[in-house]
Amino acid sequence: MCYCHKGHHFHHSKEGCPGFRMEKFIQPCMLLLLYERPAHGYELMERLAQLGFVGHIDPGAVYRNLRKMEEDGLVKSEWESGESGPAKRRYVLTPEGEEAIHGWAVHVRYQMERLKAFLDKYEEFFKDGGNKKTD
Amino acid sequence: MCYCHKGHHFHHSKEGCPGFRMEKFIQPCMLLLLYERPAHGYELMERLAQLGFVGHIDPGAVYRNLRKMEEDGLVKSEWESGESGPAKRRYVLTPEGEEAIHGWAVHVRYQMERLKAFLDKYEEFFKDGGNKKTD
DNA sequence: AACAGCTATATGCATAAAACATATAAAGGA
DNA sequence: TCCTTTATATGTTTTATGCATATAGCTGTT
Repeated sequence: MCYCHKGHHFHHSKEGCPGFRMEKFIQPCMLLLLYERPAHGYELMERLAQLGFVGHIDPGAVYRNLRKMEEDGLVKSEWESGESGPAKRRYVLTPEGEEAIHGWAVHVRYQMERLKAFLDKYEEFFKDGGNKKTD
Repeated sequence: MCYCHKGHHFHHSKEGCPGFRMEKFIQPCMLLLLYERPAHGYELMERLAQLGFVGHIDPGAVYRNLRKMEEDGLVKSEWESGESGPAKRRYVLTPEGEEAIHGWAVHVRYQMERLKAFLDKYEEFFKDGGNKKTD
């Protein structure tokens, strides 16, 4: 489902309907998942569903952001081969990465307050139990 | 203050430190302010402070987004001259614009849930009263 | 009159991010 | 062999953002 502001119902990532962009949000999410336990990109892609990345994960975004975060020293990786399936690049969090999570948490709380300020004002203007569908 | 994930303390919009980008969020915010009452860009720029746009509002973003929303039929404008000061372009919300607000509200609630999912997981891992500064 | 400062709108440009498509390749099963 | 799944990676195009700058009328001051 597309949760954009236009009230569409088609699958996300089709027909170009971005709300405000939060895809960089994938970074703190992956860091948190890596804090939980080391993983490779493909696995993260699946576990991101826990954090609301449902139905529209771009592998490009996952892998590119992992490489970017490795460049920034937030994660490090090594090839893991020999088992079943193709070789995987196993990522682990660095101490810098763990620090970054705390920084992101502050940032995320701040942004949440902004969203809340919007919704508070919205509900003040359109109060009908907080759901516009009462009529 | 910069609320980015890197823990900086300098003034925002300096040294390039974006968290995830939410500047398009200015659109629903301006629509809501215009629902409250018609206004021109400069006034909106000031009233945006109510919604957490503090200290770092780019006039370019304001005017560009207003024109964009007019293109999209969400607002309409007319020149208002004759009073004191230079001519102003007075924006009013259209019915489509009001509809868009409701769409945005749904979208914003959804994004808030995503942020909350992140923070819940974060606090589950780093529980110390919700504040990392207890040590 | 000259000038600075404020109000007000607008545009240009360089870079960053996002959307989307596609390439590569190993392994497993039919 | 061929298709599917797992797994990683890159390229291209469009859109968004950050930042600087242009324009212009009005106000108050000297």
